[in-house]
Amino acid sequence: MLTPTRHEIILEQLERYQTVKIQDLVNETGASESTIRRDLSQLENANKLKRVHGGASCLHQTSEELSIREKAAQNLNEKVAIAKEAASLIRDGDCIFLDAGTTTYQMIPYLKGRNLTVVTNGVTLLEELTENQVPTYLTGGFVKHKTRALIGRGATHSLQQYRFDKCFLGVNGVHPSHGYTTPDPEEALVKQTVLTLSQEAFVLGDASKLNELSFSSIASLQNATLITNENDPERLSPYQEKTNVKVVSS
Amino acid sequence: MLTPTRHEIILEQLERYQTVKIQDLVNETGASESTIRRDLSQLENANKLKRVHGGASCLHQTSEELSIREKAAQNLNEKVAIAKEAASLIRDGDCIFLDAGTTTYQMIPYLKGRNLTVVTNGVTLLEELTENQVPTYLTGGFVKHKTRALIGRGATHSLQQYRFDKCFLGVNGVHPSHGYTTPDPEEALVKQTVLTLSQEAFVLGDASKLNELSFSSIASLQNATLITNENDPERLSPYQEKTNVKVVSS
DNA sequence: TCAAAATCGATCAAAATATATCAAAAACAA
DNA sequence: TTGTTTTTGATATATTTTGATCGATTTTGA
Repeated sequence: MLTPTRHEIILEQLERYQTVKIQDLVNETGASESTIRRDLSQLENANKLKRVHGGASCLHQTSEELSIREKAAQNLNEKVAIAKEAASLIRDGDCIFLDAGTTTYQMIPYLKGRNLTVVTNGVTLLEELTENQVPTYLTGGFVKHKTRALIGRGATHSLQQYRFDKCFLGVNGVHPSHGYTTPDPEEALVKQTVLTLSQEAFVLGDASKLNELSFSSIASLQNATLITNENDPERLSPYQEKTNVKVVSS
Repeated sequence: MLTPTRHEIILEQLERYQTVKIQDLVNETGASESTIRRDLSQLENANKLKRVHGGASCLHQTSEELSIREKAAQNLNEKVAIAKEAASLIRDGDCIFLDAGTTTYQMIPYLKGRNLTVVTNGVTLLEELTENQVPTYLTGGFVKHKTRALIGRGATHSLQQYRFDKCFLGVNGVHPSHGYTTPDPEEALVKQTVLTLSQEAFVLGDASKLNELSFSSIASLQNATLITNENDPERLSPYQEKTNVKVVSS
């Protein structure tokens, strides 16, 4: 049996059972213990698994929540400043859409006690929203495991019931010629749908997102007002030429 | 059994019952008492649990979560027994609806690693479902503050996209002549909608729900199979006359 | 309160597993 | 083919994990 085949088997077993014993792999592959050990060492170096006494276990799985928290902590000050500005744009009685994401999440404290209705596709936003007693509707859809965002046909179908005064979207990339982009095509589709349903649209993109490009296109720049903390005039001007830009200081 | 597997089991049990006894873990894992003690020490150092005399208890419990968990702890053994029976009825490849509720919540551990698709209107079920890697769709709708259930037009509208092999519903009252009832008319409407979309329907109702009556009518008895832990023949017979009843021992 | 029962922590030897090394086997190139 | 390199399996020597034991401590129930 070839080495890549063995590696494939090991990773398959891991995928399936989370952990795998060396003895089981010996039986499964017919290779010797030494060989399996070498395989496991290699795969560990390649960061594909973690060796444990007696076998190996897969890397992620647990502490999924943590990674979301970690992500939320990146550029936190910038995100809060942008979120605060975004929240200040909301008028009494507005019905708004809040995108799943860490920047939009930071808007929630500023929504407390205000007269508005929120629709979101972000399950992670929900707890915070209900704690702040904001009347909330959730879109339906498939639960994306990594981000707990609701996507797919169910999400776009649910959205058709609503119309929004304003929507607030997070993105991964903002680019002068390629516009707003995000890695997941399904998420991009949801954002596109929201754009068509909103009177006004705002994209929340901190400076680290500017001039970045991601796989799936959402819309061109002029389809939304950009809220950012970038304040270098040179880096800003390509955007200001094509769309409304609100700059916050952080 | 590998160390990570044992740790996983310990944390699962904790998640489920809030506390766990060393003896139970010895039986569950087949490892010795010493080993379990060492595991608990390690997990305590990793800040994943708190050791107590005779076992361990879980740490985190946000205020909101607490009240939900308290409710979930009521009649826990009965609920687990009913949930286990309910889960055993699911066939490979089934697409099922899981109602929001504490009894249906207990079904989730039994769904792990199985080939099925779940649709639910219970936001509280979501975390557990994704942790158990069950592909999950959420209905849309208004988020009911107290229970985090999705209700209203958004929920019923979302549901129309789906068809279910089986649905598993929780109720507040089961009554020989008034059938299944629940306090919230909006929730009742969701349950009714689900019933019309399911090939087979099951209601999970522990003995405390029998002969109880609540404000909103969902359906008459014969519209669903009742799964209960009531085993007094006299109390059971009115139900057995009118519908299928599965009795579990708890 | 006290004594019995249960549980705990520390220790130790046995079992299982890990690492390093080396020669045989296989794959490869000329 | 022959010589070289890579992979493999075996072996010997560490290391880690494990389960049992025992005295100490805590809980339980009268």
